[in-house]
Amino acid sequence: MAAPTRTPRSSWIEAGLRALAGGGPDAVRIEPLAQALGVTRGGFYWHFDDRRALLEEILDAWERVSVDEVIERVEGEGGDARAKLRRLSSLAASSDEPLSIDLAVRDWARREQTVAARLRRVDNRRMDYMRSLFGAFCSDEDDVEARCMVFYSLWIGNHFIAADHGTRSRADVLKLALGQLEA
Amino acid sequence: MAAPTRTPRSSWIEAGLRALAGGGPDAVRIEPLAQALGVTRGGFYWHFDDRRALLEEILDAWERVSVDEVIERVEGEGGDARAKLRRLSSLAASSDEPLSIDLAVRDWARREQTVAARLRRVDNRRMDYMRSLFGAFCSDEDDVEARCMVFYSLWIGNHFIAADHGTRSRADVLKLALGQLEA
DNA sequence: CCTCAACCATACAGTACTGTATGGATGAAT
DNA sequence: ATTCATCCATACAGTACTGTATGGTTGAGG
Repeated sequence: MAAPTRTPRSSWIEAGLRALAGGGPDAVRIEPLAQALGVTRGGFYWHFDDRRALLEEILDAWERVSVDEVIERVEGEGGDARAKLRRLSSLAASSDEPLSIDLAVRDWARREQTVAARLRRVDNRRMDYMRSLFGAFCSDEDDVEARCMVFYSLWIGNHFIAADHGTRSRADVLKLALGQLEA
Repeated sequence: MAAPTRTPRSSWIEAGLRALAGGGPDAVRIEPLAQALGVTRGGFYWHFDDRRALLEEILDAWERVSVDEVIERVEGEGGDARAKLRRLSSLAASSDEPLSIDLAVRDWARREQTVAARLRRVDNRRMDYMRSLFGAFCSDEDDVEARCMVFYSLWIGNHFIAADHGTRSRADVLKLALGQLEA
C-alpha cells in the first residue's frame, strides 16, 4: 500500500466522540478537532464530505458499540440474572466517557429525527436485554416491563438528576431502589 | 413615565426560553432572537450587557417558576397524597414547553457548574415536595427516599428514553411502574 | 409643544468558524 | 528511483454571529 495513515478517519471520529461527550453536538467543530489532533483541517476534507458526514459517522460508531460493549461486559463474568443486573447497574452508575456520549445523544435526539431513530434502536436493544434478565426470575410480563422501565429510568435519570438525599448518598438511594427490583 | 416598552426585557427572556427549549443553550443567539421578535439587536444591548447576561436571566426565570408552577398546579385541586402524586405524574408526562426547558437545562448542567448549581436547587425543592407526598403514607424513611428517586427518575427518564414496549404504550408501562409506588 | 426615558436601526470591526482549491510531503511497494 | 495513495498546510471566499458606537424614533407627562 501507501504511507501509513497518520490521522486516519478513526482519529477524527474518536476526537469527535470526545467533543460530543464534552459539549454536545454543537461542540463537534472541525477546526478545534484539528487543533486537538495537532493538524490543520487539510486532511479532514479528504476523509469526509463535510461536518454533517462526520456527525453521521460519530453516531454510527456510538450505535455500533453502545449496546454490545455494555452487554459483553455484563455477560462476560457469568452468574445468574440477579448478579448480571447488579453488574449492569454498577456499570450504569459509573461516569466514564461512553456514558457522557450516551447522555449527549439523548439530548440531541430531542431535536433531530435521525438521531432519535438511532437512539430508539439502541434503547430497544438494551431494553430487550433487560427484559431477558428480569424475565429470568419474573413470570408476569407486565411486571417485567415495569421493572425494565424503572431500572432504565434510574440508570439514565441518575445522571440527569442533581438532587441531594440528606445523610444518604446517591449510591445508597440507588441501592435501595434497585433492591426492590430484584425481589 | 415614558413610552411603553415595545420589546421589554421579558420579551427577550421569553424568546430565549423558547430557543433554549428548542435547541439548547447554543441556540440562544441574539440575532435570531431579534429576528423572531421582529426587531434588530439594537434594543437588546440596551437591556442586557451581553449574551451571557441574558442566559443568566433565562435561568433565573426558569428557576423561579419551575418548582412553584408545578407544585401549585398539583396542590391547587386538593385530594390526598396519592391523588396528588397521580396529578404530578400526569403533569410530568405531558410534553409541553416548560418540560423541554427542564430537559435542556439538565443537559446544560452537565457542562456548566453554575447551571448545575441551579438545577440542584430546583431538584432539591422538588424532591422535598415529593418526600412530603410519599411521607404521608409511607413511614420508613429509606423507603420514602427510594420511592422519590424512582418517581423522579421515571419523570425525567420518560423523556430521555426512546424504547418501545411491544403491544404496550409508554403510558401503560408508566402506569404499571407508578402503581407499585403508591402501595 | 417639548422633553426625555425607552427603545430601535444601522454601520462597523472583530471572531470563529465553514467548505473549496491547490500544491506539496511522505513512505511502502514496485 | 519512481510512483502513487494518503495525508497535510495554506490561502481564499463566504457565513453567521458578537459587541460597540451613534444617531434616530416614539409617545406619555409636564
